[in-house]
Amino acid sequence: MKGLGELERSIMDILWAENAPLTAREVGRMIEDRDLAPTTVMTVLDRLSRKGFLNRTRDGRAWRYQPAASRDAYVAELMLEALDLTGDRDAALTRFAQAVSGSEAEILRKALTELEEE
Amino acid sequence: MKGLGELERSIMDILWAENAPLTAREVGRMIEDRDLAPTTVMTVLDRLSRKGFLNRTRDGRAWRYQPAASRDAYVAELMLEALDLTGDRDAALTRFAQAVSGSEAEILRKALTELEEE
DNA sequence: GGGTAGTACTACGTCCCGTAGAGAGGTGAG
DNA sequence: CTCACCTCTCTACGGGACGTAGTACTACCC
Repeated sequence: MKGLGELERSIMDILWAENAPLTAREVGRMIEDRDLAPTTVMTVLDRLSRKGFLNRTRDGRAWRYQPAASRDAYVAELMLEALDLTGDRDAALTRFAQAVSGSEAEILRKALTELEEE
Repeated sequence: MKGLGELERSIMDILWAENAPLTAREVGRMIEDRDLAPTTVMTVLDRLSRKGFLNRTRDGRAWRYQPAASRDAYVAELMLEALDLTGDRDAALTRFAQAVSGSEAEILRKALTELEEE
């Protein structure tokens, strides 16, 4: 998987937050702060779908874009990818476990426990 | 933290594997497969230390480089960084817990348990 | 004192990404 | 019908990171 640039991530954030597939125009309207040309938004949406982050379907002349995977799945995959960089996965995992804050350790513990019960 | 390129990572791998600080020449000798010019290795080592991944100390005219942090710490930090990308850390953590394979889930569980006991 | 090793500085090509214009083709208003 | 407009696709440019390396200078060994 390739990483995302800053604008790409902003746009993914919008689409992740929305439940319905959006057109380029709709996305553009939601990034007013950056005052981007419409084609800029279109280009980025196109690149994102080319990279597999978005799926798109026709709606008249326009495309509607929606995330191919949930944000959580994306983040989890990034984490697994980071984990793959190490030779010693166990050590890295241990380290990671120590690094997460208390409440998050609790979340992890719970998720792992549920996992065990299945 | 910035990511590492491929050559940069190869070189970090060498230095992480070694316990002693190495000179550019020594590092270069350990990447024979790529047949790099000595200056290439030096440039990359220089960039890595500039980025904070390596510390260097003088040894005669030469520099000796060694990692500023362990590989595990680096990987753990990458994982935490990925985690920061989400709005919903709990969901992402849960997802992550589900994604790690069984034996690794075991490692995580153990690390978390030890954490709890302290 | 000349070869060797090591350094610092500079450079070039490539790829990714932010950004956007040009041109093509449909569409609705008058 | 015609024109303004929307949306698409294609092309492009500038900056930054990275792989790669040359050059020029200095210091040491024999």
